[in-house]
Amino acid sequence: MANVGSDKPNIRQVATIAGVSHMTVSRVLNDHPNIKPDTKRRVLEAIEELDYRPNLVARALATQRTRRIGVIVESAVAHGPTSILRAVELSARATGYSVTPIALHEGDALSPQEAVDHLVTQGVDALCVIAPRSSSVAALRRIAITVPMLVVKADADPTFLTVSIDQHAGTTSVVDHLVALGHRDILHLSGPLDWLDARARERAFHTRAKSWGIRERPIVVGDWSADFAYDFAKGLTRLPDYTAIFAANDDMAMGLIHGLHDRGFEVPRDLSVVGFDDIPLARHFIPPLTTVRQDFGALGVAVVEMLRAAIEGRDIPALTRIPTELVARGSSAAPREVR
Amino acid sequence: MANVGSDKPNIRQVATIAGVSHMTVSRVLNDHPNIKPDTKRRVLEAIEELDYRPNLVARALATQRTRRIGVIVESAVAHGPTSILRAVELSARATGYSVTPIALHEGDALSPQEAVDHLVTQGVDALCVIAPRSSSVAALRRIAITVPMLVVKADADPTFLTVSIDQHAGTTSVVDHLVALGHRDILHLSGPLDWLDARARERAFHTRAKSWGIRERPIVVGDWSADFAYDFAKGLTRLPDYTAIFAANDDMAMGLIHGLHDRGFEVPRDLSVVGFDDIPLARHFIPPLTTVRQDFGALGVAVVEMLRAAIEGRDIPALTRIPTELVARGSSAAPREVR
DNA sequence: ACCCCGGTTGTTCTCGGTAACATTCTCCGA
DNA sequence: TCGGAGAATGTTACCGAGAACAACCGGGGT
Repeated sequence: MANVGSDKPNIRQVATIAGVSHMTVSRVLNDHPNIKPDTKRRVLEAIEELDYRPNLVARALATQRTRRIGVIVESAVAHGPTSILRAVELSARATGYSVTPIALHEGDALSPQEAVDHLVTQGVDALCVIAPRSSSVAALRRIAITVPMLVVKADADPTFLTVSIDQHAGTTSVVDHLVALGHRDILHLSGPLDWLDARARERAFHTRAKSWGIRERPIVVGDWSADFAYDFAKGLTRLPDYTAIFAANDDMAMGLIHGLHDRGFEVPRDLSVVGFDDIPLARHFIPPLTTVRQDFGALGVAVVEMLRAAIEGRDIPALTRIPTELVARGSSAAPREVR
Repeated sequence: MANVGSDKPNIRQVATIAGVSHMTVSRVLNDHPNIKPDTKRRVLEAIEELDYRPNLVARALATQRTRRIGVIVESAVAHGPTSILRAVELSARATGYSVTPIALHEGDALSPQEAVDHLVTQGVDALCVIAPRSSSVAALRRIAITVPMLVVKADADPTFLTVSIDQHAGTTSVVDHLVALGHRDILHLSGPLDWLDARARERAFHTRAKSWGIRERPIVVGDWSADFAYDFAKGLTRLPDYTAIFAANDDMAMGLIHGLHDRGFEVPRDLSVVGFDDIPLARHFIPPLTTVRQDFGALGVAVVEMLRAAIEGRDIPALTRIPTELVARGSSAAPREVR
């Protein structure tokens, strides 16, 4: 613990103090077998004495591994992507990896190609893409990439590793919930269909609605924003035929509730509203929002596990599908006809 | 653009193709003066031909500079810290830096000391701490650190570089707004006073309230969460003497509105509520929330600028104070006595 | 013609680790 | 007692860049 004033110690200084060669120190650091316990002890003492930390940059140069994962986040403002990024960071750190995020801002000049280039130039060992648009995925598909790439998306993909939130199950649970309450005519307010998550929720919605035999009704395509949903709800000329709206995220659900309120309709008396995400504020909407909770922590773990397997050449675990959970709150109730 | 099948090219391969030494290539890469235009052209052509990218890890080892900034984020769930992180990442990237974030989860075993250790071991050139608690700052103050460290906090600090959101001006504008509406008795629902931002807002609130000569009233200390504010509001036994509540963030403001609603009080008729942050959903609270907007983009730019100056040994710009803007919406109105 | 000087380019070393191969011990069986 | 296998450790090369210094080049002054 001394080493005041001197520069950062390196492996050879440690070796000198321990009276061994620097390779022996390296072996101790990397837990190689066949080190005499006594030698190992002396090395560890020298490390302690100098408060030595291995230089990860030098190690990265020698091993050609940075132990860093590049994460491309689209729409870094949204709750989901942000939570996923944090979960990935946490889980990466727990296994000795670190994370370099890069945000693809909407309307920004940065293309997926450039983002990948940037991160590969940084030397990341693997890439993780969160919440992408299908156009981005198409662009990524065309890039000849030298590192493992994982996309967090609903469906498996032959080109990439994938981990997915079970959008299908989540959406199904929403439809089932509404049908159980007595709804037979439901509007889906989707996200932009260019987004894979929006598309997955929309497809699952149709599938489940059809299997219940309820009215086929065109969806409304939103842009994830509360503003859009507000304008839509505010613009309703009369109480619609449908009795419930399933919004593809909580922001839009919030905008709906607000717009319906301003239009003079009350949720859930006149219309039920359900969201997707379970943002922390969902409980405190007026009324509290029925929504779907996703286990981002589990997702982060799965992402890192799969990427590590790919990086380290181990067997790659099968596609992981993260479960969801319906959280029923006050914004959904029996439809007006039924009561 | 050939180079199919071969490994990543290095600087010497470029040199060979260009018919020069690797140092000449290095000089071209780093824009050294005194390179013959013709030589430079040949080198650039070779770079193009091989699609060569410098290996940043090797460069970092040679220069002892990683061009990476470590960012420690407390409370990575909140809107503010998340936005700041993204702004810092964006601004860093624009100047050739990248970012390694690390989240200090509440109740997590990770101490500020360990976070710093982790990042320093990663080899970052500088550290940025976002939204810290005073206990964390105290801990950081005790750490002998070898890289520049910047803390995003309200007040200048002799130990660290600082960039700050002008909490004082923001809070003042809230008080002025409420006073202008006619309020003379305002409750402040603060964040945990261990948090510097909470403390700054609380102090500014008291100062401004006193300068207006309005009633001195004990504040209520919350925990940033909507849940806490909800419980507080729900637990009111009668309409209180104060006519407005200034919540230290939008989440708590939302919880207040919800709790007051469930308690049978209406905002802003019975009570005005003002928040702080201007989260995207603030517009869509019922009623829409009066709050304070902060320019996170400018903050990110200032952070990176200051850290680069410190890293590269340039003059360090003076303390930057990022302005705020009051956004008046429906949750604040004239008090009941006045109308 | 010689020297000097600055512009230009090359050689060698270094950064701090790991990989590959070499060497020295040690213990055991022939 | 010696050989040999495997354990333990050392030596050297290498990862891919930049820094420091050396060398070469051509033109102007004397």
